[in-house]
Amino acid sequence: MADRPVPPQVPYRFERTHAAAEVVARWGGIEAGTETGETVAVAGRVGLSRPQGRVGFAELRDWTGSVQLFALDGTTADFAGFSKLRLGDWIGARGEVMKTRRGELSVRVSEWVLLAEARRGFGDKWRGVTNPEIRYRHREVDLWANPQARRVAQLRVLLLRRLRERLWERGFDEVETPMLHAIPGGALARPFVTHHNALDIDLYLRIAPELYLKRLVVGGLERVFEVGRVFRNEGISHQHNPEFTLLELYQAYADYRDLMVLVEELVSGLALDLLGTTEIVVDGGRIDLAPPWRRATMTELITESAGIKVDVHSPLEDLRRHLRAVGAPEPPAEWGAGKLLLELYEKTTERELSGPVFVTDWPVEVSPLARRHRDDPDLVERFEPVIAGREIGNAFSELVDPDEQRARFVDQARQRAAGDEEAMILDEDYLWALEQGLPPTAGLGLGVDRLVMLLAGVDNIREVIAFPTLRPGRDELT
RNA sequence: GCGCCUCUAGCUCAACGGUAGAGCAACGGACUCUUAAUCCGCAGGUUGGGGGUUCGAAUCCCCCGGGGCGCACCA
Repeated sequence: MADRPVPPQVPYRFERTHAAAEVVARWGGIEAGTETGETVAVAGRVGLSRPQGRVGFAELRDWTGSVQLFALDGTTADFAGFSKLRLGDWIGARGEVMKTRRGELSVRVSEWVLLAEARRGFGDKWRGVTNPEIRYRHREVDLWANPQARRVAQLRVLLLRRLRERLWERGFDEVETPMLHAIPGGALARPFVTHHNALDIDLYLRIAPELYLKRLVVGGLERVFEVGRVFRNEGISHQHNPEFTLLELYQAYADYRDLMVLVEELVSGLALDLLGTTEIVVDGGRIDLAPPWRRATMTELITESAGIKVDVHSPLEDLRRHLRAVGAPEPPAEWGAGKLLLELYEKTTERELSGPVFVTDWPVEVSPLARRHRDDPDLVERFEPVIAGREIGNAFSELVDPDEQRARFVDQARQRAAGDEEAMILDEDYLWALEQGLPPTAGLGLGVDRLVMLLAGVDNIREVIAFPTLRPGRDELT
């Protein structure tokens, strides 16, 4: 760290007239060695700087891109100071747009001002920062030093914007529901616990917004969605962060088939918005997201990928035998055909599915909020969209019958008593709401982080979350 | 949670039982169209922390901490 004096006066604002990308877009085509007579003011961080005696060059980088600054002793104010700018310093600069003899579009700086200094280094100017610990703990460094990190962040920003726009276009209203739940519900997961002092009660960070969103549908909001964080107290992996962003939406008068159409249009549309193509590359393989996606039942897919002919009506012992044959650990004795079938699917099939495919018709035992299948009472009308072996969401025709919902909750309570900590807890307020009448409704959850991962072509969820959950570090990295 | 790997200058990496180094950054200087500019000079470290083995430890062993990967759990 240098003993450079703190700038005596950093201005409170800077009047920027053009982003770097705007300068490039407007004047990028001019001839080498020409001047435009147009003055602009740009601002950003100094990238590579090449002071060279009585002339100097520096890359000015902002969120949109970069443009070269060209300084000359005699015409650039405080030329000596300009020559001493360091990698990462923020400056604002005013000058004429021109192109150097070598053909580099530049702003010939007449005046400039230091907006903030970078007292700390920003890593190797060529290789950036690759140490994952620094990249995740100090994302601000990563974002500046590594173009890939910037690209992913920009992709995520754009995805969230276009996602909302596409839902608004379809008549969905964005709403907000509580994050602090007295009863954690809407998903099978273990919650984080917290405490409210004034009420002196434990509260849970939500594991899903589902039950509240459906209560809004009961209240008459026919198409709602929420994009927000949910929290699940489970292990961390390259596919899992304890807090992650979920899109949930509910559409009255629709069933799960309608949502399949919605999902394939939404996801392929977002791919077009962000990438200009529906084709993505995952693990070196190409996957086309253009509709229509294949629809196949869970049992069909198990048979297809593992050669095992079973379904939810198969004898328990058959299902257990197949699980043993694929090397799965012995499941608990109380598991029914539904859980066993799902286990078999996850062990043998899910990972093999390149997709995109809608895996449909799930066992009722593992779907306590979904409506029974119109053709088979042991199944529900549910699907998960799978791309590259990864579930990116979950959707179903919603269970609307309060009596049956109560029975499902009671069944969950039984599983919970048997030791399943992820089983749901009976929620009287939710049942009360159902008794007011939930119209036929279809609901969807989409993992936003996983969607960003697919479209950005990264295989670690930490790459798409600006500040992923880490153990608190010691002070040596500060 | 369990297993394996990893931690050396601000960053990226060498040195793998025998005097801790390089490139970049930083700092001082030269240079009037550069593109990872070039050139000269200078400085930079309890080798993640602690303990042990050894004449001698960045290097071998043990404990602790951070991180990565795999498994398990889930979206």
